Amino acid sequence: MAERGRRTHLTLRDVSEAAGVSEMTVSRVLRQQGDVSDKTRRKVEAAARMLGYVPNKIAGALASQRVNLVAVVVPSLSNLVFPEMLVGVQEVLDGTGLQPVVGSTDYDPRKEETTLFEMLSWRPSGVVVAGLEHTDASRAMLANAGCPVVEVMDVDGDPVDAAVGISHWRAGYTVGQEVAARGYRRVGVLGTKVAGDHRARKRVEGFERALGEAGIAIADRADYDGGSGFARGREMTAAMLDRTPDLDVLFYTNDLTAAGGLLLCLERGLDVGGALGLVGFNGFTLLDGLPRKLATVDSRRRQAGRIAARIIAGTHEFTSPDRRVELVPTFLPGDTLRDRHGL
Amino acid sequence: MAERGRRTHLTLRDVSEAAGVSEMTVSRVLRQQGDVSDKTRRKVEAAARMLGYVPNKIAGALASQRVNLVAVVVPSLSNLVFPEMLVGVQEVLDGTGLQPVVGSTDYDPRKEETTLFEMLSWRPSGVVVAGLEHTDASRAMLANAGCPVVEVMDVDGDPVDAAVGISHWRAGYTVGQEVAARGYRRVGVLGTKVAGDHRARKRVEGFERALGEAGIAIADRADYDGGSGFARGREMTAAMLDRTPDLDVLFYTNDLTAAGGLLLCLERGLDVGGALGLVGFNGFTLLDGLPRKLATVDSRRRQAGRIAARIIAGTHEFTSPDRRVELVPTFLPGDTLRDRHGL
DNA sequence: ATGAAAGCGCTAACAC
DNA sequence: GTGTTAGCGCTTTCAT
Repeated sequence: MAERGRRTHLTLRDVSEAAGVSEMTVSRVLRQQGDVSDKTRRKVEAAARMLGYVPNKIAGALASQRVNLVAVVVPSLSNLVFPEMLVGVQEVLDGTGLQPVVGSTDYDPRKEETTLFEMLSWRPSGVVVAGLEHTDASRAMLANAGCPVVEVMDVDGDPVDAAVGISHWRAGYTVGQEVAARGYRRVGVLGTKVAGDHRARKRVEGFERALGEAGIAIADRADYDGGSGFARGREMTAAMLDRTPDLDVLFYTNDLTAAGGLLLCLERGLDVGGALGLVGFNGFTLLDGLPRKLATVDSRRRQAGRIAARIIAGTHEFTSPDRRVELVPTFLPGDTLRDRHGL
Repeated sequence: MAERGRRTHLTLRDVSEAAGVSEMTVSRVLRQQGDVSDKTRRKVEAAARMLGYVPNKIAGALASQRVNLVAVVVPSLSNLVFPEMLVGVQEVLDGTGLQPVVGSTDYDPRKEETTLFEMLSWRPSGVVVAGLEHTDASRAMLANAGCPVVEVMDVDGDPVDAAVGISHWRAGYTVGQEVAARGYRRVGVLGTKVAGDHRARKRVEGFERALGEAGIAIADRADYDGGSGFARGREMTAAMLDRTPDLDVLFYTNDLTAAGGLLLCLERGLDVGGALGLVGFNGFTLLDGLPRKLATVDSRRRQAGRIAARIIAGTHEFTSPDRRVELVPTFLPGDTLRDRHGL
């Protein structure tokens, strides 16, 4: 076991004394900036390595007014979509010297406010925050953050600075159109109760609208709270089918519950992909390999993370003037929906 | 869109002038520390809120030599187990004023070294790092970190400071014993190629040992690289069963591939849980609701995250003197293994 | 190519 | 209960 806190950290001064040059020269060598003779450079590098010197970024950041941290604020880490977005952020940031700092808010706007305040007090080089719905105080903080702010995974709303992601409303609308075009008429929706999950809400709204335009109303609806998994999808599907047996299509706001529903329906011997249609949402590749390929929509969260990171790194070229990047949420028909009429 | 970087950040001085008191008094109010009269406090709070002042933690940290950051270094964010561990960390840290900073290493020891160096230069209040295998340089840095260092999700090895997690070797050993005790004799192993995944390697080693003690050798083995999902489990299982048709049990180092295998075997009409046994690893609750309850081992990653966070927050009481917390990896027999003989 | 001095924005320590 | 002073460990700027 290490003797923690045994001695104080080394400073530039220690390296400077060991190498016999000024602190300033050491600083230049370590940041590889400014002209230093090869001989001096080697001396300093040797001394730093030998002592095991680790620079103090706190002091460096204060002096240089530059911080290589990027704040990333998400509602949850348990919901797979957010780690996946994070993967995209990290991928891009990796080459840039920028570091993500992650905070999660449990879908609570007040907690988001606290988290943002906390993170902004580190004067990060950028902020990535999920969604466009924030308290007024949060919006004010973001507007004055003094760095790029990217709201990700949604573009339905009014961004503080930049926004990257799909339109969940339009994605839901597309699903609704597909469902209607395939001749389904008795529609069940399985969604979430979580008040802060605006994206799931928007998907359902778009979905309902498209159905409405085709003269179809939602026949049954159920909402769960807590985490989503196969078991939850099973329960809810069983309950809904028992309650409203004549449903001919089910729309789940999440692939995991959809997968649970799929398994249940297959066990019950239902004609999934024929008489009964199932659609999920998100496009989790880890589910490739279910007994049926689930119809779903790729929500492009990893790509959203990537672009957000590029915006912050300053390597993204906007094509529109309004700093908004709308990604296209590919509809993946799979084989849990029947064919479109006339196709 | 915000005009970013429009004006410079506010400082304590701005608040101090607006409130008509010294910077020091403002500082005391904002940190709720030291005695300040109610009248002054209110004046300062009003001024700070009105101006939208966000303290500069960089300066605060430098002056106070206290940093509320906790470095968390994991091999990957795509593999579900790490976000789950992170959830545990975040849960506990949330109450403490400490913030996790996450870095991922792609299972690459060199990248881990860089990431650690980067993070330690922020002088964090603690370090959580997955696993016990590091380069010498990494170990040296960790030993001199000057803060608690917790190696998580494994205890098979020699920790730098503290360690929390299950023994993957023993977990694998338990699985081996269970498999042998249930009369299986022709054993297939489906694992990973990833060189840096020491935990998966140790599970298989323990498993082999237990089998060896029962006079059983591994009959077939396959390793995949890249991400694990259902599809991968299907492919590998199909290939293995075709190659070695007389296998009577399959051990997967990951639940997701196991689930894929399970689905394939059921489709092939194999007697899963009877003539053919299947065991996964990790205990992903999101998979509850598969057609069969998968035999698996709960690897307690969330709990590991929680305890790691408590160690760093200083709220964990060690029961042993060696700062090692070994969690018990519950074996969950599910119903994809037949009963133990004599039970 | 190298060094000296000043100061980043805050807090510790001490006065009053 | 409030103010003053010094300085955290670096980098900026300017000198040489």
